[in-house]
Amino acid sequence: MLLRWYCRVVASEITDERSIQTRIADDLRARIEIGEYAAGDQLPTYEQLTQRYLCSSGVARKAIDLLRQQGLVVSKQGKGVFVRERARPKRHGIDRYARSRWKQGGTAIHDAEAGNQGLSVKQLYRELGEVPAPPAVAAAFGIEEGAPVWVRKRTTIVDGRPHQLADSYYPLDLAVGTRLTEENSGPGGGFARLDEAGDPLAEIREEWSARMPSSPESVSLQLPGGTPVIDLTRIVYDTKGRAVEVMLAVIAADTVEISYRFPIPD
Amino acid sequence: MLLRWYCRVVASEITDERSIQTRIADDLRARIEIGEYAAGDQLPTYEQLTQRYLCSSGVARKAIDLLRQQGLVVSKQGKGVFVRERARPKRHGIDRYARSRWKQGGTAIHDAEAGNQGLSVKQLYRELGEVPAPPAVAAAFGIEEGAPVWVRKRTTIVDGRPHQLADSYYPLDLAVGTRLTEENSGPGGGFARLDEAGDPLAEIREEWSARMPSSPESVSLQLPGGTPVIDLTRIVYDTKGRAVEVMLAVIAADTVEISYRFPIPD
DNA sequence: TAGTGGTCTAGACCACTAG
DNA sequence: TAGTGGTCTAGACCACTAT
Repeated sequence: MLLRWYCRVVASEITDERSIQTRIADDLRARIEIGEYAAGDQLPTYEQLTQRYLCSSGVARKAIDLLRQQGLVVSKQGKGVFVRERARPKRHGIDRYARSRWKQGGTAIHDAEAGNQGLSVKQLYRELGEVPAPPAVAAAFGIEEGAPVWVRKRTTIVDGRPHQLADSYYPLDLAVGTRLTEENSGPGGGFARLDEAGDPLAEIREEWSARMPSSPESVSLQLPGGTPVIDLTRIVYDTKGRAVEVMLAVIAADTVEISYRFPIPD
Repeated sequence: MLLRWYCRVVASEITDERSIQTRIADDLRARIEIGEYAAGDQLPTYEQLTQRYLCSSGVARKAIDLLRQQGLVVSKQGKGVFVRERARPKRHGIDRYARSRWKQGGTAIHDAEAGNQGLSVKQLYRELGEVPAPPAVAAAFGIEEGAPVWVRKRTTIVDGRPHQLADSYYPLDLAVGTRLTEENSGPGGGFARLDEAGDPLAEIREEWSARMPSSPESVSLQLPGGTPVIDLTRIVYDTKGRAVEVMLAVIAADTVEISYRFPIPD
């Protein structure tokens, strides 16, 4: 044992100074990248890794942990560790808000977007009712924090996997008495109802950032290890400049690709 | 020892079935969220954690690993584990492309944007020269893969921290003979040079997604554990619809917040 | 039943920080 | 020098999957 320890120290001084677990992870990553292990392939078992790299099982596990954090592999208990199949991301362009989509009725915008890409879409309601306004919502509506607003909290499931947790908030006067208070908001979805209930919709502002999920979010979105989430705040304004909807969404980052096109501003 | 094992099993059956490390991590996360540990505070040492939660040091480490993956804490060897100070994200709105910014000269757009927020900006060049076009670039320019293009690869450092790795590609005929081939591209930056060299710039398309960084990216961007990156592809078109710049950037996600505003399309 | 990954222990030793 | 986090070992036992 002492002998092996010396070997390792010498080797690490000659070759490089990173930890063993990091070097194993990097070696495996390189092999994945050159295609030695293709998407869906099983990686060597921990037993095999300890033999190949002359390390303890703890170190082999640490190495695989690193790859999992990088989103390269997924583990399946009792089966093995596998190179991750890339989920096919759904594109989200600004076209998704085209008036023609929801004016004609049919489906809600998100359904339409995913549906256009040949994917099945389902919405699960987590909450539908009157709640006190969270800070960001109160700020957008210009009301006091905690004042009552209407909320629709739902989980969108695309192709059998949770895709986003979306919470839409509405001013009470626009929501109450419309189908925004029902699970099925009717043809054209929420946008159509807002457009009917008040002034026509005019502008959208979106604000995005990315971060790692909290534990409950990991569970709700069934996120594979090493998958970030995207935080989206979307505010919809009508022609009078009034904010009529604030949506706070947490999106599984491995399921989206976002695109915008716009003229260069003056 | 056996006794403790039984205690634990019984307790876990009564209360919940998650692993000890997860429960420790969740408990600490809750304490951070209610402010028991504020940003910058030191968490209990591993020694203290093993005593408080009656677990081995390995489990305490696993718990902290989880918090690190969630981007909540950072470790400093020899000092302790600390609640992470949130880097103040720099806002990136579409105003950043406003013609008035680069037409007047002064600084390049990214400098201008960060500079407006009172931050110091530096650019380190990693490469500047003629290279074969990568696939995405060739596709945008409508040329063959591997055909020569001009590239400026640089690392932007904002407020002393690497913020993004940005690689801008230009068609040779627009770059050669202009200051795009120099490290200092002159007043107004790359956009101003493109505008002068060819037709006026007209439109921008951006496409982005979020993922975990690879090991080299972690190092280059000095990413704290649990920090995702944003992959951004930006293509600039001139009034004739020709793609005149393709930028491929990898951005540290904890340093940006991206915003868009646009009228609802028809 | 054998093989896999997941959790956990109880240590040893290293590298870094601070008084 | 004492205290901290980082790496690594050599196991034990659990939960799940296949045969």
